[in-house]
Amino acid sequence: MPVKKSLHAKGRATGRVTLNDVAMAAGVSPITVSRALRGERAVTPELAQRVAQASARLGYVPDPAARALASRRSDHVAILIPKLSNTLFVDLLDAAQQTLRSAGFQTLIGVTHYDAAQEEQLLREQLSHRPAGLLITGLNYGNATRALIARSQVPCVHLMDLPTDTAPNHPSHPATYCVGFRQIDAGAALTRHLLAKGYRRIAFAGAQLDERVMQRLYGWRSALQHAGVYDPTLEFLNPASSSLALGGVMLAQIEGQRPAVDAIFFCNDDLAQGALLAALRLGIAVPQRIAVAGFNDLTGSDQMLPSLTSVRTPRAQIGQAAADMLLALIRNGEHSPPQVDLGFEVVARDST
Amino acid sequence: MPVKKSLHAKGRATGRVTLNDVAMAAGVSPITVSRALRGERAVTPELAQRVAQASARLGYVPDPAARALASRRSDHVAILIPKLSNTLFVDLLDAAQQTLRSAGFQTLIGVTHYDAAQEEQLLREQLSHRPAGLLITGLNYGNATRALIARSQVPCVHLMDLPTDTAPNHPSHPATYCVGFRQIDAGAALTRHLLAKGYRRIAFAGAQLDERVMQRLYGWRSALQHAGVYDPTLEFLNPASSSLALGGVMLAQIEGQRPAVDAIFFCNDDLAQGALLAALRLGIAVPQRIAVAGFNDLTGSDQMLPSLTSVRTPRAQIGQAAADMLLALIRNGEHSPPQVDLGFEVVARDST
DNA sequence: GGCAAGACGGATAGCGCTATCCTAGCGAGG
DNA sequence: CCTCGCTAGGATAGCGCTATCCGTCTTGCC
Repeated sequence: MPVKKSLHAKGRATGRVTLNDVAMAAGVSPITVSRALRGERAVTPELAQRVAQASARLGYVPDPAARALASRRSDHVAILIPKLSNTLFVDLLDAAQQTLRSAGFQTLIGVTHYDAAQEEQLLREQLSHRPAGLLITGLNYGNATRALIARSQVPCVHLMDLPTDTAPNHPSHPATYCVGFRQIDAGAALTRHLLAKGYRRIAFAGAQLDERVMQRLYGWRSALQHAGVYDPTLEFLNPASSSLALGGVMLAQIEGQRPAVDAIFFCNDDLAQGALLAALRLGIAVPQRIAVAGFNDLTGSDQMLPSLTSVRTPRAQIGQAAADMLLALIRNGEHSPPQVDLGFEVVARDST
Repeated sequence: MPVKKSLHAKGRATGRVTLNDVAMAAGVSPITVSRALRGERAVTPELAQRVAQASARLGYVPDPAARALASRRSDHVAILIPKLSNTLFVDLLDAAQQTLRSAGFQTLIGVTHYDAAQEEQLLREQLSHRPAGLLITGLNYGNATRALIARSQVPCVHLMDLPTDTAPNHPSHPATYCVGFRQIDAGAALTRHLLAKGYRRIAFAGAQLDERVMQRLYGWRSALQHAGVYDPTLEFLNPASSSLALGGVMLAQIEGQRPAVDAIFFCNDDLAQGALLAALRLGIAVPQRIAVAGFNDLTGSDQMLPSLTSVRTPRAQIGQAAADMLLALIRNGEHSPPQVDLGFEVVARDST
């Protein structure tokens, strides 16, 4: 008898209800159960129903490990983000995770801490799990990482930014799939808002200095150059992590060193909120004495005093759209367009 | 020849370097490689070294799926948290995830959204992955969830709170492992701080109303009762989610309805920060007109104007300690003590 | 010296599922 | 009428690893 019972006594039987149990209960072969449950190949409706009933009655739950081993792909999707301490990435994670889960995928998180070596190490670990797909923040990372991804053949979607060159993908190379918006354009747009408000000596205050911050910086530069008021000495870049406290420090620093500055573009809302609070403490009038703008429109920016001008970025939508794109890639092997621009919106409030 | 090549052409070979490849390269049997790599059973040092070298040379990476299938336990640890939008839980997740990863475990996240049915559903999905362990926030959840956990036999550690009854565990029942602090004591301690500062009409403003908020409420009650100034009409409970905006709303509400209130204990810093910002906008002097205290000492509370009195809770330590405890449970089947109290600290600042 | 009790390597047999090939049945087309 | 092509169920053979049982070779000890 080829189909053995899993009810037998000895051996390593786990007590789990297996495909075999369902097959016996339904009076069909195991492979038919597999096919019926997955809808993989046509199965006579009558058999399919018998299988469904038996499965439900026995409370069958497929074993992901066995499935992964046999099919060489798992129901895991790996997501790599730089930090969990930044709401931005958590919002991405939250949205992506939710979308993926409802499609039956489990999310494996990897936190790179902005470190290329860690990123590579993490990716290696996660790829050993044969993930069905990969979500990764940003477009620029170590070459080793890039090579790993390409070699692994795992569908991959990049989050948050879009490639700057609009050159079409080589047909020979697989497309770079990404969902986000143009950080550089957003940086320029916010700067133009400041210019439109009449500010001319606009400083840029950046921390962390990851690729996205740099893109915003370039946007700021180009807008100022375009307006003919670019002053390279008004770039204040600090490689430390963003925090409210650092925002306050940078405000004080800029105030002290360059009193003529009339507006500051902080690279994110953490810094900008910290600057607003510091301004309150120090008695610096915002926006009269100096205007403050942030980026990402995080929680609380609308509650600040004065409320903070920022750029609203569709984080949750990006997470969800990226997950949807990845699902399409997993199922169909492609998705078009390969790049989705979800835009951004300058939110003008009282701080400018 | 029992050991087949994985270099052969046809079939389903994945191209992956397998245990067999390492075994052939090292000139030993596959099972010896398995044992040498896992350190599971004694292997002659010389053989072990040959295996290690061959493994390194070929770049062997074990397949978690095969391992899980054969051993009936995976390298996954599931963690259930209520929300990702709350830094509190993200801090737990971050710390736990990091600790688990360095021990070779992957973290599966589940977000329950404070919903018992979702929690049960999630747990069921995650248990089908045969996780090696389980981290879950809180102690009170649906009976179905509790039963699932008990039945699954998966080691489980509870986060954030400790059981109130100090009765010893029944020897017949497995211990309830948990890492956290007594929310009720923390609520009482913060209330006593307010009493010590001379406030007498102390309101409690709570949102979300999960088990931890309720425990803090009970702590507030008992401290006020003890001092003989308990007034049940000063409990303001709102089942909505916490947010800065809601904090402002609740401040205005309490101010309007009960002008005699001289201090408010907000159940968390989100609300309290929102209240401080609203106070600035509305021109309510804090702490002169009304004192404000929060809970959890989240980012920014020390930056507020005035800086916010809060209770510092060891979130990262809880996440890490819980992960360590879980690792011990996975490895040894037990950990003592089963309950770890990491305490808390009232941080008195300018808002009280 | 003999013998029980380890220590250590290996053969065997799956874990629970799916990829792949095979076969029977059946309608269409020449 | 016979082949061709298609459909749908099943048999077979692993996926890559570890649990389990076995056998050999030490080692300790009376």
